[in-house]
Amino acid sequence: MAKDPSQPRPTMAEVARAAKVSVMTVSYTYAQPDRVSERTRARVREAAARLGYPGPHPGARSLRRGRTGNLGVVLGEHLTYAFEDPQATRFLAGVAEVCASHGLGLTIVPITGAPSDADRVAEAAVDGFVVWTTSDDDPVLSAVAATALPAVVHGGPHHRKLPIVAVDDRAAARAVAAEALAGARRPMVLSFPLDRARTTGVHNGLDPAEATFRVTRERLRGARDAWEAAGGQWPQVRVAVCARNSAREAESLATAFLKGSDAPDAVMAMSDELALGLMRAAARAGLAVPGDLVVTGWDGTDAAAAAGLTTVAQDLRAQGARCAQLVLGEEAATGPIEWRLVLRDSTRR
Amino acid sequence: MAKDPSQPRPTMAEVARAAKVSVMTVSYTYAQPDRVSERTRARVREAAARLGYPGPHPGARSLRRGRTGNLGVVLGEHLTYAFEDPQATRFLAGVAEVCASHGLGLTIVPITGAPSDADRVAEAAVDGFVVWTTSDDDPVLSAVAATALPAVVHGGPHHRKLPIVAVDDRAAARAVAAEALAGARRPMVLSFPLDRARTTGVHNGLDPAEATFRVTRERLRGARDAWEAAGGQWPQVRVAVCARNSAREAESLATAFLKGSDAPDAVMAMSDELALGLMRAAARAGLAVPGDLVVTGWDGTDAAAAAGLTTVAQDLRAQGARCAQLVLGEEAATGPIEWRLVLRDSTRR
DNA sequence: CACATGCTGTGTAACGATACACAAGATAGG
DNA sequence: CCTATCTTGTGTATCGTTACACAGCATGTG
Repeated sequence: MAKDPSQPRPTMAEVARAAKVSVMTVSYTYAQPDRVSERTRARVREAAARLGYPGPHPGARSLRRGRTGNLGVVLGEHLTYAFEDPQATRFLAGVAEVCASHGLGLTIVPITGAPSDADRVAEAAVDGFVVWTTSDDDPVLSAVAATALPAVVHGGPHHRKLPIVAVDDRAAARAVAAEALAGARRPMVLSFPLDRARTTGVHNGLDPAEATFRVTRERLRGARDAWEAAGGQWPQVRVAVCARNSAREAESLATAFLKGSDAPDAVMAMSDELALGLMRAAARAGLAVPGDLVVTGWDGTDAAAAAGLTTVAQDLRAQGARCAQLVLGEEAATGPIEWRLVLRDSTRR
Repeated sequence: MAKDPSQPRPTMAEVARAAKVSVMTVSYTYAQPDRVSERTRARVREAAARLGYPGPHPGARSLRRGRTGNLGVVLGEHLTYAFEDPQATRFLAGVAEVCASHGLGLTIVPITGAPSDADRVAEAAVDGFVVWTTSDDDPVLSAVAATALPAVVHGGPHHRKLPIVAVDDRAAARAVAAEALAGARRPMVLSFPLDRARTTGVHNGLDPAEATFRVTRERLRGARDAWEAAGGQWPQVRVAVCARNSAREAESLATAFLKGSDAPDAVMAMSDELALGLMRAAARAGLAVPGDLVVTGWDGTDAAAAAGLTTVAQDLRAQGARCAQLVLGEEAATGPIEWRLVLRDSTRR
């Protein structure tokens, strides 16, 4: 931290001396103002202001009280990627809302993908954790469990000791894939990454079980369900994998696979973000939607609505709020997480 | 926080007893593993695992060491609004990146707009603050200053004791307004809120000094500079104020002011977000850009590029990183913050 | 062989606050 | 007027860790 030219931080004892009261009186002045007479309170406040006392030391307080007033959020492997994912951001807004209404700070644990991440989790000064979607093999999960603090996982993976908040991705994927791929000749899924390696590429007949991100896996399974239910063979469906949930990246990947004779004529994308990137590439290639190319998204963002994109609407913000409430031990809305198929002009029906 | 059925958290002393070593040895095992022989280290680790010891108590550690390992971020008045602002998010990504690379947690202080916000700042267990743009009269600023921790303000306002990181908004606004409003007959500025009241509305000849958000104020001044330099009178320029930086809100406001005979024929928007909302409304109203309506944005987002929007490009992410580095006392890149006018098809030249 | 040096392990004294129990004076009720 | 109760202020012990100083032993050096 920056150089500290300022004199050392005053302590409660010094304020007490200056105000000619006991330390406890100062403590009460901050923690339970009603416990102190108005006159004394004013004297203490004045002394504190005079000395530049910034209030009780948070570390000392948390040591003594046994709680920190912070909720921890663990965001996948690399902190920064998560901030660039609009879905993660919406989710965070929900978590933040609950935190704010409880006066809790929201601490984002600095995950980098290095082995030291487990230490970072252990060192986090928080009273509980919300874990944003990560892969089955991510070691931070057990680090979270090891703290024995209350914690909730969003999206996945399942963990023996931790409750999970997630939509039925497989069922939703089944529904939207039925719209997206119906009657397609060259069907494709535009997918989230399969695992923490986040390799970009196009696969034929990819076994969903290869994906260690639960969300990716379940959506692939749902797509397979729908395709096979329509009489197709899974290996006919190509799976284009984006390393991140970013329109820009989808656009550049799509620009490549839209060229050539085997360009898809129907794509189920795992997010609106990816779908919109694809649509930009399609527009540039002179392809009409849904004429030449049927597209579906996922999430139900404003941008999807503006683009007339058929999508699976879900409320990530509400899900974030729900996770936070669960961690706080509140009675959150119960029941499964809602989703809804929204039909628009990017599909034929 | 949730009920805590688990047995109380073990302490270092208990681990020490179980491993038959002194407490200090346990402490060193966590804080300076090299200080301990490999054999002893293994014994301690084993004992800790057996007892379910999650590592040193963060509160105690921070009390003793005098630092918390967390960087605080104060995000305007209401935590949630800030998370919904894409600019704020980009900025946060930059802060987060620096935090992650230093192994620091990023704590978002729960601001709600209530008077208790000052307490929240004082109670935050952090080693320094980054303050995201707020209004001149926001009391959290003095709360931040009162902690005497290192702190940096982004965007504004200026504060006697705190360094500020901001672009020369006035100069940039001058440049982009010259493009946007050149030759306009019914010029308009689509503006950020003026103050924390965040009132939506359309004004004629608004005095820039009325805005208590520095960014808003300076950009209005720049627009006035440009308009007057072109021989115009400031009161001729209407100022449409959005309560938030949201495309959706801009769209609904624009839908209203684009009707009628006094609809603007040139608009300088204070963000790409607002500009894109306006363009959606314009498209729906059957107006051609730039034929019927010249539009400029601000920020240089991907979406602006995709939409062919003339804009002031700036790197908010880099600015976030810079703020964090300054708080950490690092030698950050010096010099003024860069911005660049990017001309595209939404303007005539 | 005497002595300097490095490696490991150990006690003790804080770090700054709050829970708790208690005391003195004020107020109220019968 | 005396006891019951409320209000307000006060010590003391303790939360769990780490800085510091020191001790014992092994190794290296002249």
